[in-house]
Amino acid sequence: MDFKNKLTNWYSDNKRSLPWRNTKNPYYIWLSEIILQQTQVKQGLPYYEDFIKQYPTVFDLANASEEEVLKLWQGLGYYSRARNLHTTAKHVAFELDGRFPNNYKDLLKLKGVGDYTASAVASIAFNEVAAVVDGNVYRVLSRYYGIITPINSTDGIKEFKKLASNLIDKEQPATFNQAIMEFGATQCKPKNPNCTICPLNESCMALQKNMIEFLPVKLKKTKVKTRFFNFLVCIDNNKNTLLEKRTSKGIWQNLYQFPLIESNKSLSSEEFHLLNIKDSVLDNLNFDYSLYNIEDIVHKLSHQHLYTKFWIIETKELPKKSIAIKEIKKYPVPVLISSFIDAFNFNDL
DNA sequence: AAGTCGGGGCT
DNA sequence: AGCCCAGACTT
Repeated sequence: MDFKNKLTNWYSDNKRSLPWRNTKNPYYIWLSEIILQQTQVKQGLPYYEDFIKQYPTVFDLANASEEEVLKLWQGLGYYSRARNLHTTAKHVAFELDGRFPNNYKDLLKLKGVGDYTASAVASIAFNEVAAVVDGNVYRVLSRYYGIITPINSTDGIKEFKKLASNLIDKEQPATFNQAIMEFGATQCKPKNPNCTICPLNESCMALQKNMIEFLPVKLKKTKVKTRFFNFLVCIDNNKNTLLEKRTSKGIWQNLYQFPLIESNKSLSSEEFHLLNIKDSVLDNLNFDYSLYNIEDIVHKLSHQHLYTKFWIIETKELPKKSIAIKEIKKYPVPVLISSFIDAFNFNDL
């Protein structure tokens, strides 16, 4: 039996039962694929359930506000996915009368849809022969064929796409694509795969050469930038606080946060006192302040480490633009802010 | 071709 | 604490 048949047989015996596998509706397939970009099933599944419940059709998603979509996406990360999801929903609903593009080439034109997602939707929803190459496929193919070309190099991207395109089952592309990804996710795992029970272990090049732990090959690591954040958690006598929207490019675009002052080092209370926050943030109001966390809270993104202090600013009455503290959970915020809100007991004030 | 964009999990 | 995982887009 060849690679293709062993793989699809393994899949029919071992596939997980997942909600997006019970449908051919391109809206659901597309939604699941956007959620699962850079995200494992375990983390994405509850978000998928929330989204289809809240937005059963592409029209429901299109008619939502971006803020509502971001709120539902909160905690999943890579928030440009949510913004692009909303943009594409509006495009499909209002420009294409709710009908998704039904082929790889046209799917690729949608915002937030790259080579992987276009192939996934084209094959799974429309049975087009379009090979998917996600992180799982890179791992399976590099190990099975002993390919040492770095998977994130220009050559590697082309080489693996070509190989997957040659291997794909022309009769059942949807099943083949899902089979090879599922195989990578649960059998040919990144760490300590159980090769003794693998249906491909007799012909796996990496296993024969003891190379499993060294494949796939990936180039370089990004250098991590350190930043120092000071959030101003303002509280007045009417239980109001201040939130600001992050409108500029960069992390967390269009999410909300407490007013932020970035510094070039971790500030002491004395250094914080010298900041001119009275004029810049507080409309010239008098205030008392205290530091919530003595040790910096370190929030790690893939390419930035955020050393964070939350300063509690108490004042008599905040400016008009303030919001009621009890409304705070309606706003989409980064996990760093959400965790603080959960840990900080506003009721004690 | 290199850099940006989150968050979770494992050790 | 450090390391790994996983696509699309911008520069």
